Amino acid sequence: MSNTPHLKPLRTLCSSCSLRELCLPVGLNRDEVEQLDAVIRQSRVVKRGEYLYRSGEEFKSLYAIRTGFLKACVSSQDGREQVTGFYMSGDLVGLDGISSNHHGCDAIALEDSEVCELPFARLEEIGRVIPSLQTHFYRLMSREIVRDQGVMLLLGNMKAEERLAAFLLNISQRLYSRGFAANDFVLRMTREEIGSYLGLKLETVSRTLSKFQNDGWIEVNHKHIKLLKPKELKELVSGCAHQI
Amino acid sequence: MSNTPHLKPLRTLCSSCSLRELCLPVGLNRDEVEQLDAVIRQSRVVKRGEYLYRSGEEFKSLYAIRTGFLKACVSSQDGREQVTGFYMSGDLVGLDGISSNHHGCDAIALEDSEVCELPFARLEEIGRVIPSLQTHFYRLMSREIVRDQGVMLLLGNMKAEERLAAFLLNISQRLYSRGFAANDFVLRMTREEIGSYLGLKLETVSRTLSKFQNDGWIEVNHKHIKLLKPKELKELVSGCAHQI
DNA sequence: CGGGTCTTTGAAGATAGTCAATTTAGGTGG
DNA sequence: CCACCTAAATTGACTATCTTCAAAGACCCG
Repeated sequence: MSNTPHLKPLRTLCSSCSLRELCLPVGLNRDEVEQLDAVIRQSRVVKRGEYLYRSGEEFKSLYAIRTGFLKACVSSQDGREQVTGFYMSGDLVGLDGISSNHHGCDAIALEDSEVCELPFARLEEIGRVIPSLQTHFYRLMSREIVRDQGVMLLLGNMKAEERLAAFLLNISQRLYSRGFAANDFVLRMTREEIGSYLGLKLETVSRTLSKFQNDGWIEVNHKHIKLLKPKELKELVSGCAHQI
Repeated sequence: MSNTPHLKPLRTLCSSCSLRELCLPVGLNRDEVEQLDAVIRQSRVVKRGEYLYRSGEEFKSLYAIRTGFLKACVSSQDGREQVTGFYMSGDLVGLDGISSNHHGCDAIALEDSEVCELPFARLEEIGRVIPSLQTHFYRLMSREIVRDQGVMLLLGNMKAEERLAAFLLNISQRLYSRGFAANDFVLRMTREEIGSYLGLKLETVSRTLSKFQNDGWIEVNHKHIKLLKPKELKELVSGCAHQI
């Protein structure tokens, strides 16, 4: 789509990235961000449907998402698939690969995406030199653990309607914090992928969305969702200690 | 129970700890373990039913479990409780607190336990000095993420029997790797706590255990469990990519 | 514009949850 | 050390929720 030809592949820099306040550079000063710039190997484009990495592949790098939307999923031998997360700009993916030096899940683009490759070994090195980066990185890993615990609460305790309400609010809040409209957005994933993430069948997801629409809480136009009564959705999930 | 009076509280050292090969010191040389020893503030006893920490409390330390058994759980405002994990000797708890400087869940002893307190700030410091400790620590955090993903797969995709089989095998394997019998053990948690962890009601847990017993796969005597046909249990959960 | 994917909706069926009654175990205190 | 008492576990009957199976309709990309 771009009309701007360029001779070299575009070099992406944290220091000039609009995601500075969301992504890894949070809390770093100018010098530190420049050191971080030196770590980024390159930015990489992943087309819709393509794998960023596959389960079992050797783990070398984390990826910071610049633009686009990805899902992570673990697949079982007999074909069952569990979506473990959806990731958007500013999110960091691949943290599960550190433990065994092999990726533990697949990462698949749900729309054309661009990611920054961060070789983990280099990240470790500069973490030792920039304590604030290291601290921030520990926090990011811990945040992933907290997020997963929230999903466990959702999967273990909540009914279909509560799960879907929590899901919609979570997407809404994340888009909002990235400067998009909170109550009017387009889902990038299928009903089946939502269902997999929420531990529901796609028919249940569809039915529940229809019910919310009939109640006047949301407006559904295929993947285009409008939250008409976010407050009611929040009340539905309230009682759950953590949002996902 | 101890007949050995001592004037000072017992100082516990990694270098003389029988859990060296399971716990944080994995892969460290003698010098490095001694540096780690200097970090441990003290060992602390948590009686059955007591809290090691509570959700919302300020996060200062991680805890390595020396002896005993704990559960971690997130509680919701309306009283719903989700057990997010069971922890035994050599396990590290509290990782979820790093992200916000506040503990995100409760940690409660299911039997009298002894833990080593590891002030996180000091752990960060020596991580910068001992790269292998830092790498190992990243791995531990990542392992927690992988574990949580396994639980998500379990909660999202598996039926009651599969969940319980996976649970029994997980406990079995973890006890085995600590030198205990794999097929003959005592559960430290109630049916309700198992159910909370697995996203099932306690009655379902009880019924499913009874069914396994009727099938001759296990022998149940209250909390005492014998696995008679672990192979059949494994076949039941096979197809799931990751054990929890 | 057309084929395949995605979605919606209905009806029937299965799994797990709820409610309830009984039994058992294990800790506490005398 | 024993007896009591409370908490935990088992089991049954019924119900709710979600899944499964099925068919039809809508969209979107090439």
